[in-house]
Amino acid sequence: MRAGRSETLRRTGRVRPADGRIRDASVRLFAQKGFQGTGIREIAAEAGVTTAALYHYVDTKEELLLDIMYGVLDPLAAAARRIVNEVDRPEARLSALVEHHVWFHATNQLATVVTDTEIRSLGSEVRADVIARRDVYEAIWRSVVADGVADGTFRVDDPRITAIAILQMCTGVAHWYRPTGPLTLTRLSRRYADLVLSMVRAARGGVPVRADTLELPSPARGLDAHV
Amino acid sequence: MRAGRSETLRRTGRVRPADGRIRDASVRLFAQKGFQGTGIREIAAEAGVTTAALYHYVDTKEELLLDIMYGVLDPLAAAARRIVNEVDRPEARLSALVEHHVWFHATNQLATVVTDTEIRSLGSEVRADVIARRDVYEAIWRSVVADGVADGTFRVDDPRITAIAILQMCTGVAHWYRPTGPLTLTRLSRRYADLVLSMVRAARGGVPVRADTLELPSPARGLDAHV
DNA sequence: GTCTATATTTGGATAGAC
DNA sequence: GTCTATCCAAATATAGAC
Repeated sequence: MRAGRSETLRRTGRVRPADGRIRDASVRLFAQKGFQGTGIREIAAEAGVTTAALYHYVDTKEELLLDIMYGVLDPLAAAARRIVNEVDRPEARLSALVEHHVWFHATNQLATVVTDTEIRSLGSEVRADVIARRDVYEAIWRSVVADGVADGTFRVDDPRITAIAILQMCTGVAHWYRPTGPLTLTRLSRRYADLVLSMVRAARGGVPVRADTLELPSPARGLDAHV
Repeated sequence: MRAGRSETLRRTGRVRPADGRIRDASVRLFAQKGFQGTGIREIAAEAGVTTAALYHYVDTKEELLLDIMYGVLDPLAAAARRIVNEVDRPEARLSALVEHHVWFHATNQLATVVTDTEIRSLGSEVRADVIARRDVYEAIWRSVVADGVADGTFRVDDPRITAIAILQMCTGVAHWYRPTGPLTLTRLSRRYADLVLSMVRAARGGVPVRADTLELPSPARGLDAHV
């Protein structure tokens, strides 16, 4: 349908490199129709090239999927490490993790949906690597929840299950969020942080901690747009 | 690999009807490899029949997927309606909805994972119908949350977003739960209900409501095994 | 870097015998 | 109800010219 090329022309006034167009087309189509449901011909057509030209930039279809997933998992893990380094208290760490995760999934919906749903389409070798990177990220969340329970800031029965539940709830934003809604992304992220602080029964000196009362560094809130 | 037939023999001592074997094979394979990633030949082989025999029972591959989804969405909606009819107060309704949803997703993991991830593989006509049935179910959750906010039992900023977040968190159980863990299903479901009651800040007379203090009819807890 | 043309395998689905 | 054999469209990927 050549939508890729004409869209590029409309936005930029000139044709962008085929490389980027192919990447954009693949993430759009994988998110919409699934990896296995998307043909290499569709990707080429959407990017405005032939299949032969596509294979000048890419070795296999799976490579496109893998690029998308690394482009999600690596920035997420980097941000989580940065947050743990820069923020001290468990409730502030958890809040910052949630706000960044939600913001990232709302601003990278296509790529995060693909990462969330297409792990089973990977070959077993690369799949193990992707799962390992995802586990690194989840382990940071688990430890933050566990730390909060250990020092009495959070009160939950099972930190491991709670961390998984929180993560799945926040990842879900990628599946339903539409930018046309009444809520700004900053407010949406804050709202999720508030839900999570309630869920873990976060409290200081017997009084519940709300997301709006926390002072977080702006980068920890995930609002630096270097993605 | 003929695992379907030999598995049947080992469990029952005789060969079950091909119809059921085909259904079981399809849900196993769709959950593991995705709908588009599963071939009609694989399903037939796993069920211990030829592709020609398979087409004696089924018209199209999509019909197999649709049967799986209806087998998930219709019982879920029926249970939700039953709960709303039999249970009065918002915190008890929400708790019962959560416990049933979690229990159902843990005891029907393959089918619920397929239902949760393969809607995009449906043709547009049937897809609209599946989405409509899912929306019916979600609307019940939304109204229960909204009722609790309206009568002051729950305190959340945005009932609609909160209901979506809760549902996605509970649906996630199908993706990680393994029956070998230390937790019984009853306790797991109760734990999720507790997380949810915390999340909506459920309280009666100023004191937080916990899942263990609620008296729910056993069917509302979702422990009647007619699935 | 991009094209036309095609090799090769696999996909869903069917015909017709038993 | 189940089989063998097969049709035909679509899949990924490549060859070789420009």
